[in-house]
Amino acid sequence: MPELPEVETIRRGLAGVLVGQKLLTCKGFTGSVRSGKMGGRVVGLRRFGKLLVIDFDNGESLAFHLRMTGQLIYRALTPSVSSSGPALIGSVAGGHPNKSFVGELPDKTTRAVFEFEKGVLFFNDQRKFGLFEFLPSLEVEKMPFVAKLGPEPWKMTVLELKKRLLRHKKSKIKAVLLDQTVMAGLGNIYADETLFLAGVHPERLAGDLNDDEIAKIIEGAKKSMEASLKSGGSSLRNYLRVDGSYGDYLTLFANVYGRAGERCKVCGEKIAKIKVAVRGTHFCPRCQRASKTVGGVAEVANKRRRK
DNA sequence: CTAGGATCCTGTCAGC
DNA sequence: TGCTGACAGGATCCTA
Repeated sequence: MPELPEVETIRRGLAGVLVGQKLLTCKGFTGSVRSGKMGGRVVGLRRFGKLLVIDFDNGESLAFHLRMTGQLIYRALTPSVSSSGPALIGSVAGGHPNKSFVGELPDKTTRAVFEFEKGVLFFNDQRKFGLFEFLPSLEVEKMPFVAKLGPEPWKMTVLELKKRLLRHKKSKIKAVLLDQTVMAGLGNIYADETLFLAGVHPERLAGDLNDDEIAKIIEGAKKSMEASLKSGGSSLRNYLRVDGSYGDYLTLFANVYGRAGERCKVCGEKIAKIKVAVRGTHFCPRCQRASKTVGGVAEVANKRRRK
């Protein structure tokens, strides 16, 4: 499931092949396509939380939200082999990983096809939750999703998050972290990882957290997503890097997500899995106590170091 | 206003 | 082998 690091990885990959190219046609395969103005050249790609936006020089923009199983796959018309340097194969793929990455396109999951001068961009979405929309560039930030979006953890302060958590003080912190209007970018994977790094139990109430815990949550969100960005995104079964290779965040860095029943990397306790906010939620019962008090990776790690 | 569950959809997998 | 049901989750919608 593409979360912020995955979408950012796709953004970077597509920027490398799309900027400067003219959009020629757009064909929708399912649903109606509100066609935009064709003929604009790509000037850049923006990202708002998990929303990806392609901007054209004619004032049009094309916004994508991959939701859970969306993919963006770019294929060069004629895979070029440059005389100097490595060959530009021109296949760029990101999002929900499946056979479509390497198979013939369009296929039955293809929702729209965008033809550029030198290649074709396919928007695939197995489960049809994703969306795309043409709109004037100036209106992107007025889209309800974007307008309501909270700050990303890199711009978040303890005071700001505290204020936002207090608006949901009776909700479980896990549910609140998934709310993009509180803080942007976290999905189910990074919400679990963030809470582990912060040493906060997912069912703690948002209004009960102290400043120290709030600070650790911000740090944990940054740390988990940065690690993922570095390795090109999480790989579970829903994500492939933009060049089609698998990201390896989960296997390398995941402390709790997808590790139910396995040992906690910090204390050796068995990782538990429960349901919070209709979502599978993974945590370490020892590092993330339900009743506050001690806990947190930092403390445990420090104790270990002192030994 | 908030809280929390249901919902959209389809592929996968466990269990029988 | 083939069926059934549970499960996966981002954002939005609905109810209380």
